[in-house]
Amino acid sequence: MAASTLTEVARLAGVSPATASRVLNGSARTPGPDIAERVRNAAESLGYIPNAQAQGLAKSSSGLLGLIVHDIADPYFSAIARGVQDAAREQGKMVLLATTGGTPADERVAVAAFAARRADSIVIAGSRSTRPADQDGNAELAAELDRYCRNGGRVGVVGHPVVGASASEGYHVVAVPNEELAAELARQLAANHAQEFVIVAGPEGLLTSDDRVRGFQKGLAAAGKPPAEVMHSGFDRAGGYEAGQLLAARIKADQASGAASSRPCIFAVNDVMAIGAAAALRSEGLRIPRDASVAGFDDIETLRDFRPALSTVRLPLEEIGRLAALGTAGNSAADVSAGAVTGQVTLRRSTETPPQVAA
Amino acid sequence: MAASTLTEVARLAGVSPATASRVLNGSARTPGPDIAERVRNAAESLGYIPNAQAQGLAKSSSGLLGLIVHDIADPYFSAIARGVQDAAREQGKMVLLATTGGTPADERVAVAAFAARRADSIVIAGSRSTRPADQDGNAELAAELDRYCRNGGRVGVVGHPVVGASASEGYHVVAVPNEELAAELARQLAANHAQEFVIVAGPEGLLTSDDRVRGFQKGLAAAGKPPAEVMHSGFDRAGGYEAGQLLAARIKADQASGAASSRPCIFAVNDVMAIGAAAALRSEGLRIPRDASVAGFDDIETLRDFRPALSTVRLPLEEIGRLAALGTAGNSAADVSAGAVTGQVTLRRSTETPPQVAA
DNA sequence: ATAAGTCGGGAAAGCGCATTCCCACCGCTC
DNA sequence: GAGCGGTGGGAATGCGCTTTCCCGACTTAT
Repeated sequence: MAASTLTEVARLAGVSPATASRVLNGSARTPGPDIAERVRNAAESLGYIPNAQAQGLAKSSSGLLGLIVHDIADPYFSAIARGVQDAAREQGKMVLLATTGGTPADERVAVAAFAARRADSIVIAGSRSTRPADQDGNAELAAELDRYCRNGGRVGVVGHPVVGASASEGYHVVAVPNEELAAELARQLAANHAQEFVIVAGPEGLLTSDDRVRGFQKGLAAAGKPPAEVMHSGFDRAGGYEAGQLLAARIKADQASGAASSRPCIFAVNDVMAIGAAAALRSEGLRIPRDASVAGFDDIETLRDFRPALSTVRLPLEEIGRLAALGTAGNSAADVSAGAVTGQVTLRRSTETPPQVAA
Repeated sequence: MAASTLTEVARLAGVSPATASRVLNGSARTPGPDIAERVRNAAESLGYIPNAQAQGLAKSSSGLLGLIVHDIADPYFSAIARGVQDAAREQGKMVLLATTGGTPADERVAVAAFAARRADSIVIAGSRSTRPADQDGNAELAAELDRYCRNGGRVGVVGHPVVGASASEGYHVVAVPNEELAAELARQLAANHAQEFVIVAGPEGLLTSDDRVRGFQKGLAAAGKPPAEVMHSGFDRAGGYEAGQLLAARIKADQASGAASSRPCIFAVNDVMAIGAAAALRSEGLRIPRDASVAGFDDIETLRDFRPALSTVRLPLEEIGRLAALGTAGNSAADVSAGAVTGQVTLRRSTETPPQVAA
């Protein structure tokens, strides 16, 4: 028993399909009240559900919004996803989800799939990469997106424009002031930390990571500090843990030798990495903030109960998702500027300097 | 400039649309190699992307899988979503996401929307509710789902069957042994805890919460303990926090009066609530496990670095999502049994009994 | 009262594709 | 060499809906 069709409803109501269509969906023309009533009753009794595919085909617009994330289980992305979902609901759209693991090649595939489904717009979250290995992938992704835009699609990007994308019509990027905020974080940390700074970064070439590293170094410089050492690792908890282990060994060695520069201030470029690093230190018997300061970035909600409370930079993730989705709605140039987002350096216990340990 | 169509490709290749269709999508009939080559080249040069809507219309199957969750930003759901997404990808489907906040009425709307999009299958995650207020919503949801199934849709549910759904064809529920696991947790905790037990539960009528409460009480009984007091609250961190505040006040009063039953063992029916409760205790100056034991349920990944490490029941969330999605794939009755899932009681520091505090 | 102007409804033409049916042509057998 | 099944390609139909166009009936102005 297949779902009933508009035609069936029309027949039961004794009207033409055209009329039925007009009353069941908002058309410019509104049939008479009595007819409308009849049609609505017929639809009701048949349990009529319009076929969105057919509707989409007919008016070439699908009511779909494609969302591309690296990993939906990552709290960073799921927070953004919530914002996107919210905005989509407001626009009466449904969201199509694609997770790609962050490789441009997979992202290209996802874009193509969205294009095939005639998604009205696409939101891409997740860091862009400039790694040489991703170069071809980036080019193809950019080409795919450009084509999508040329065909009338609108795309919203979180963070950086897609590498190599020509700034064609329909592009909207929600700028995240990673660099500025990282600099500000560095400045505030520098005020209380005499010891060396270490940056636990993601893979080189990951734009978000690179920006935060650069900003942090600038902030350090502005505060008259020497640049921090940068350790590259995975952009996730495991990466942070790995770096943390290295650091733990070093700290313990320093402590054993009574060297001056123990108790480093560690800046991990995102909260999840920071947690990983902290876990590594702890598993080596070190304590935070006694033996090291740790700061992250993002202010992931689920991690706010972490102890010691993590110093970080609050980013309005959900809002960012909203803006990215909203930016693809209608309008145009004007809202590009409105797409700016602000964060907030948030110092907590993990970077407190114990008075008794002061230099 | 609209996207190019199959017809255009066919014309450029000098063949009929039928032939073009046959080569570009796997048809039973395969055109000659030379022709296929021509068509493929034409498609390539035109940047042809098949219109999935039209394809869906023509073969009435959309390649869509609808996923319904309460809140995608909740780590519990995002973990499940990852599993679903994975399974969907394997099946060559895309996932449509809907978040409903858990109200049956909204879920009904989501199901209808999925039905309109002719999603091949629907996965519903998130606890069912039997609250009186949701009765009507449940009935409507069940009706909507039944209709969807009758029209050939397949639905996978994690946890409990939808309240009131007739077990029609195409239903698949992934059973989660909440009760058994909660009982086991209670047994294990009872072995080390002489003091009173308190259950921080979700709203009454939330099946998942109710099951875990019931199981825990049974486990307690099996261990010869009196039943635990049950506090109802929100099923989220805020709910846990709220209950935690009440408990903190009580514990402090007990401690002040030197009463015997201080240091309760608190079982929160999910990890997020447990974290909330723990945060509340801590904000009142109480320490875990010194002043109280706390256990949760789910073993949320992001929370594993929480200190003190949270005793909980590990649930293979991602696997659950996979199974739910896979269950809607093809096959039928046989895999219903295969849909069983096992969890693992995991005791950690948060429920350790300090020797020196022993009764 | 008649002409011009609405308004409400229906017929029909797509939207882009899959697929059934049909036909021309091939090599084959007897 | 004529009849045969088989094969590869095209014409046409339909999926369910929107939308333009058209037409009859009604209203209003002269």
